[in-house]
Amino acid sequence: MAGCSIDPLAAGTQVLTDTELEAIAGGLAALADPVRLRLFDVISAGGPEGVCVCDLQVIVDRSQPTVSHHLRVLREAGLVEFDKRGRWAWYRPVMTRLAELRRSLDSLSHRSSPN
Amino acid sequence: MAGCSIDPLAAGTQVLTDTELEAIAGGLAALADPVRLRLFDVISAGGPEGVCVCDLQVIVDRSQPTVSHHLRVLREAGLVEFDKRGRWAWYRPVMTRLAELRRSLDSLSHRSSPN
DNA sequence: GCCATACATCGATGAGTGTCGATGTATGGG
DNA sequence: CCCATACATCGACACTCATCGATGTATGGC
Repeated sequence: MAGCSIDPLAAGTQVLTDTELEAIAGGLAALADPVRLRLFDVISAGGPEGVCVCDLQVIVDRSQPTVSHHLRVLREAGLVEFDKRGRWAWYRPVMTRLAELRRSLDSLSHRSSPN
Repeated sequence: MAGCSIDPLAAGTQVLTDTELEAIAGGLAALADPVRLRLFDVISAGGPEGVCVCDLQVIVDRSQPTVSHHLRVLREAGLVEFDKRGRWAWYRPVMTRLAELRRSLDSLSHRSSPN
């Protein structure tokens, strides 16, 4: 094994650390679900004021506990925040976190090797 | 329900279609795994020449069938290509596909609402 | 206080997935 | 030919996760 290539990672381009890698994968996993992606899509379209949870259930066509579950995942991934206004909960996007994930994908493409 | 907000999606910013959404989520899911992210990381660092599979097994510290499985997922997501050279298989990244995913994340942030 | 509403949490369940050993297929060396 | 090597595929298993009904918690109307 490994007798074929000249030298693994010989090009010297630095790969990501295991910790970075786990963080990125975790963030991507939060968006790698159609329902959550739709939720974030709608929430981010709502702008900084946010979106009321009561509107989300019908949009994604899932039960109320399921919607609540997905919102929790998005929260724990740092992609959304929320606060309670009266009886309702309003969710808003955390765009800096999304930008962070986008930069993570950039770090996979911006390599030193010119081609 | 839905009695709280003025009008769901009133802002008028177009949300993604279900089909787009499934495609994006599928692509993200392919990278939302530490092992696959590491594999793509190494493969993309290898440049257009690619990387020999024989070197990948030791890097991700998984069995040979497991590595093969993850490479298949990356392949079916369109993120890598491969060809056989003698007894060895060389994988190379499909950067256009990665850029496509990055643009998908952009479409979640570039909203019309100024703030 | 009582009840309806909005949302979160819990528990159960079925589907999906990461993992590996065993096996299959192709290539190359002797 | 025969056998070792490189990789893919298969089958099985454990574990995660998406989903929902039931229940808990807080708020507001009356």
